[in-house]
Amino acid sequence: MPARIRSANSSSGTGVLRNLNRSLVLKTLWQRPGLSRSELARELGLAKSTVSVVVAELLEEGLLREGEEMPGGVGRPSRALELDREKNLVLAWEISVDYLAVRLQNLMGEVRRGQDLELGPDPDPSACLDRLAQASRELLRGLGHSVYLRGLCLSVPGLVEPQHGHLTLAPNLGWQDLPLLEMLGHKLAQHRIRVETPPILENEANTAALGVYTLGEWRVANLAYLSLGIGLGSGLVLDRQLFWGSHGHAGEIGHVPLDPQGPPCRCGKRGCAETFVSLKAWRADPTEAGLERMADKLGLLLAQLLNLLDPDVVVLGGPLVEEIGPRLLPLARAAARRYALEQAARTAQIVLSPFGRDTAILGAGVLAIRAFLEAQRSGVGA
Amino acid sequence: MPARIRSANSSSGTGVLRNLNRSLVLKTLWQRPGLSRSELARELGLAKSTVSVVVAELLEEGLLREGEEMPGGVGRPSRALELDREKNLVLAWEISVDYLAVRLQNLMGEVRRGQDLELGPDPDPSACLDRLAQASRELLRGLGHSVYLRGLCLSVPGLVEPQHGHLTLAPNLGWQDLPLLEMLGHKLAQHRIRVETPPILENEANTAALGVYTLGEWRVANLAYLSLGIGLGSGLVLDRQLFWGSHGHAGEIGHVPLDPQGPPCRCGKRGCAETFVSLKAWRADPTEAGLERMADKLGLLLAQLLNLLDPDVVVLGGPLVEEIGPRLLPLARAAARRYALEQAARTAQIVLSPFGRDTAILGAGVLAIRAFLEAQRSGVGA
DNA sequence: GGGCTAAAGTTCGAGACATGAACATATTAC
DNA sequence: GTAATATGTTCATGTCTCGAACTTTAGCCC
Repeated sequence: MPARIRSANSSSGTGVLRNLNRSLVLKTLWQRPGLSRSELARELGLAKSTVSVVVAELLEEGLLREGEEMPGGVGRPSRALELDREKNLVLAWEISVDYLAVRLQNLMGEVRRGQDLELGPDPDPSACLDRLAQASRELLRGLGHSVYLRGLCLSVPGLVEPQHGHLTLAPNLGWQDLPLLEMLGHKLAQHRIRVETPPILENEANTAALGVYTLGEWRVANLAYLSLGIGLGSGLVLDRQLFWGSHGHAGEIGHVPLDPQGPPCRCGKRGCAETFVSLKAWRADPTEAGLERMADKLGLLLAQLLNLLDPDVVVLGGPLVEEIGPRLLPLARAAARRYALEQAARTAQIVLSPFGRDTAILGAGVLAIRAFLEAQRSGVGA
Repeated sequence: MPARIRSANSSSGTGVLRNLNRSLVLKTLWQRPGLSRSELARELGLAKSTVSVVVAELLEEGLLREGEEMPGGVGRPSRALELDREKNLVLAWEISVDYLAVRLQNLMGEVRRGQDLELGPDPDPSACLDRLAQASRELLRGLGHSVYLRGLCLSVPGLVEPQHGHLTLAPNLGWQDLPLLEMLGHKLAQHRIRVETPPILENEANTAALGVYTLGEWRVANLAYLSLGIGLGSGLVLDRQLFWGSHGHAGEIGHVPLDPQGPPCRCGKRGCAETFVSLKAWRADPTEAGLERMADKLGLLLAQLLNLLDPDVVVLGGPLVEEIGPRLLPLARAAARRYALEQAARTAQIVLSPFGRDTAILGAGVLAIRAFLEAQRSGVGA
């Protein structure tokens, strides 16, 4: 009989219930900071005593912070609880086509410090990671010893293999088939940056989707993010979860055929969405007529998304949106109404990302936070 | 302070752990019948004693059955456990365009008895339900008193509103805006059919997708089912869950625009997928050329699905497939390869439904079973 | 056939944990 | 100042899982 490590996947055992409740409390306070112990108990259907114990544990570990007393009427005032904004930080990294970025975020996703770095053409992967680590080191300087770096996520414009953190293909960087997550791990070690939860590598459209979903104003179940840049990609949040598909390629709409007789695409086919809707297409024809044609094709794409996935919100972002978003949006909305099912077009909102150029990196932070909170489920604490 | 009913949504309280473990055992035995207590314990990471207690409870309630001893080598032989195939049945109903169908299935999805009924044009909803209930009554006759009817699901070719069980629109039946689930409840009461779990109303493509996913040979996470009939619809199983979208309209691909200059569609737009890929299109041009054109357009649609969702399997079913499936399949595969991303086209299988005309109704049974097992989580037992 | 080994399933005491009632605490209302 | 009210804590109780010891039932070997 093989030696059997404590089965990690499944259900019960010592501490499962406690972990479940820890996780519930953390998740609830993440979404709705400022609740009191009593409110948590009511909300979660737990006994007040149980919540008190769990909260005490989490306070002890530095995960929660007790706020001021909140005089709310008759009776003893309650004490607001929230994730400790000071003690717990995550690093978000972004490699974009023409810049690198680092952000230090707290558990609420708020940016505490950040830095952007120029990036020349034909960047070297190892050098990029070095610069990111270097910049992070500086941002972390002088933060005090009671501050924990809870997680890290790197957002890249390319196809990521989710299991091992390989970067399969990043055409706009000229990279392919890199063990990027492994390299990242080595750089962190070299630069003496200790992260509690294993680092994460993720596609830029996916982090952006998760970021907008989490930090945006919409409390919805299904959201699609369209990343309009040199190429065209998308990230999907379905039933409140980031959707990867079976091989991590979900959302690759850049090469959906919109017109089999259309112009040739770098992928070898003709009339891919990317040939109509992208920075490249805009550069080729930056006129009002070009804009209208682009919006029309974008409408076709939106119709596919709306009819197939019935989302609450579709968010447009990326460099092209930075450039012409406000002009593009009304045309795209009209085109979507023209092509999509009436119900879908009526119920779904189409909006621009409220976070501009920072959308993807904010989402990377969110992903790191989620991974950390997830890991807390079965953790023995800090 | 308002009177507070035992919070149903959330976590813990008396018996939560036990319910979790009950649910785990049931789910595991559903997917892999014949496991022993020991194997379950190993599989789930539970103590043998715990599994024994839970299993004893479930045996008591008639949910599980203990099989013969399985001599497997040295040591005391184990006893196979499985969901009790005899004592627990569900009803699956289907209203199709030209027939009604009833199936009595056990918890493994196997059909024990069934009946098909002819259906004339312009069917009356109430009469349909009456005939279904009547037929069910006969199928149930003489089943013994220790047999429980655990659930019921009705599959319909139309748009369903998930919350209240309204049938919003079923163009091919000429029905719209019917409180079909409520009517169904009344009919059951009239015909003295007692079902333990609340009946379910679901779109035909969705039940079919779930059925193929569950009863098919593929053990996958993501599957799309295309229903090719008078119209064109699809059902999506994403991350092992049936996907509805935000308003229950996910998968409505019949009116995705494939060619803005195409023929007019009954929906008022031009060049909808349905105008190219459907029984109607085939009837209009049942030639080799027509077949090739249809396959080409189907390829466009498949490319959208494959690129956007990265599924493991796409299953084709419905009346059109019954008629020309084997001729259509190779052409559709070729077209998909022509239009989809290479990776997606290579990794995803495109197949015909192995269950033919019964795909949707088998899936309805599966949905009823899942609902019942789900309800067992917090149930106090039969 | 008898003893040994191996595996399945059961029994039982110990420990973890959620619960609810009683209690302490802090505020408003009068 | 006293009553009312709500928050948060303490503690005895009961549920449930766990692991170790034990029973049962088989194969293996002499």
